[in-house]
Amino acid sequence: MEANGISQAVISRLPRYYRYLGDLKDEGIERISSHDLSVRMNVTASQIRQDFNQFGGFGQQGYGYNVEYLYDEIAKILGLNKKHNLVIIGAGHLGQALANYMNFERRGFFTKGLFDKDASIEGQEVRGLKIYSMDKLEEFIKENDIDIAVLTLPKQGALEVSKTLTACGIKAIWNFAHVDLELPKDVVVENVHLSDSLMKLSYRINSSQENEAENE
Amino acid sequence: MEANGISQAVISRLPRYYRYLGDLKDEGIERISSHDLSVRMNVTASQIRQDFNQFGGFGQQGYGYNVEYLYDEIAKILGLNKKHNLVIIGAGHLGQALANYMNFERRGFFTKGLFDKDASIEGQEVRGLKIYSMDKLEEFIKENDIDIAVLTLPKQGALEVSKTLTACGIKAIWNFAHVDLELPKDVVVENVHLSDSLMKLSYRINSSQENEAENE
DNA sequence: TAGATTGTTAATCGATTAACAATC
DNA sequence: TAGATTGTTAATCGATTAACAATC
Repeated sequence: MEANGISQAVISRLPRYYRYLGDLKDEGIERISSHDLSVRMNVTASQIRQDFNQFGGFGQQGYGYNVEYLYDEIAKILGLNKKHNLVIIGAGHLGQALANYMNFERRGFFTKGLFDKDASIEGQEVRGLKIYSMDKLEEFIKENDIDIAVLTLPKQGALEVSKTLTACGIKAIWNFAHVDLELPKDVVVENVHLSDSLMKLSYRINSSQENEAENE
Repeated sequence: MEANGISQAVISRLPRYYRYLGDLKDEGIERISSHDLSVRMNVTASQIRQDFNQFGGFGQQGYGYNVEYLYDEIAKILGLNKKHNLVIIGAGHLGQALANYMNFERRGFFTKGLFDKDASIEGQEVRGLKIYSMDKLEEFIKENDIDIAVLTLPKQGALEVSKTLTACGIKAIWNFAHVDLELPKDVVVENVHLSDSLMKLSYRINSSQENEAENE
């Protein structure tokens, strides 16, 4: 039952490793040592080896890591070898922007439909995807093997729809609404709080200016 | 010169505190103890007190914290009492979605213009904001007191434009491009890597399914 | 074999939690 | 004054870095 050992810190570094390995692959580089990778990525070689060893060790002494093999292994760890079907709930600008983002498909994430409570846009299409009214949501999820719901709608709507979603057994929510959802613990949630991110940027602008001032 | 003591962990919790304090204020609650807040936020009271004390302590023994005062203090720490002017570079769906997001204005972030290399959309408007061609960028930044550039364009474009940006002295970049920018250390960058976030979600779907399987 | 580099253990560092004296 | 709750120090826990034996 234990949330399988791997720490959050390691997991959040995985996509970045994956990106760098993809770049190496594109450059035609076959193998890389933890040291060389550490220089490129600006982290310690020790951390790289520790991280990979959480999953069993993908390297070979005296050789390093085979780029393509490691790339594929990380993909498997991240579950990118499986297909996921998504619905986007909230067909505003952000929802439509995500629907238009083709790159997700390359990684196995397929948007199947958009939903919005605004009846006037029902039936419109975004990149060939229909916008449905909210009352079709439950049926659609069941019939289209949806496993991820993307919430791009305001706070209040997000709270309401999250109940429907858990009721019809969705297992993952990608939450762009500016609110913490309360969900059964077998539902995984990943939050993207854009305004939090902007505030962090603001903090750092502020504090770096203070530092400059101090040094005058 | 030292990057002023406060740890990254504390800073990234600040926006969440700010949000909860805002909610408390809206509910008309005047004061709150670290314990009561810890229950609402699902963190330890100890952490709350430690965090606030990084900035000098805003509470009073036997009383707790005054909600409105604390709210305002956090706003100041985050630099939300200052105005920031932004440009959005890359007027695709995501750029337009951000331009349409009014909530940022409430916090003092004002989008002044969008830029795109696609000449055919030059002159179009998004919520009253003009789309300009890239060659107007430098001049625009200087004339409109821009301090934040938002990068919503592909990798390659982001790398190129980041050079122009540092050349004309921009101090902060909100980077949505899927690439690590190399910048002088006085330029602050906040990355929003949406596909990284989606991969983390995917990882957790994957690992929670494995856990279920183990328990059968 | 010698050199390179991993996997892994041990040491260090930092962040979180617990405890409690200070004080409103 | 007694009770509540902070600010802060000390203890614990976890994550990162260093070191090195194992091994390709």
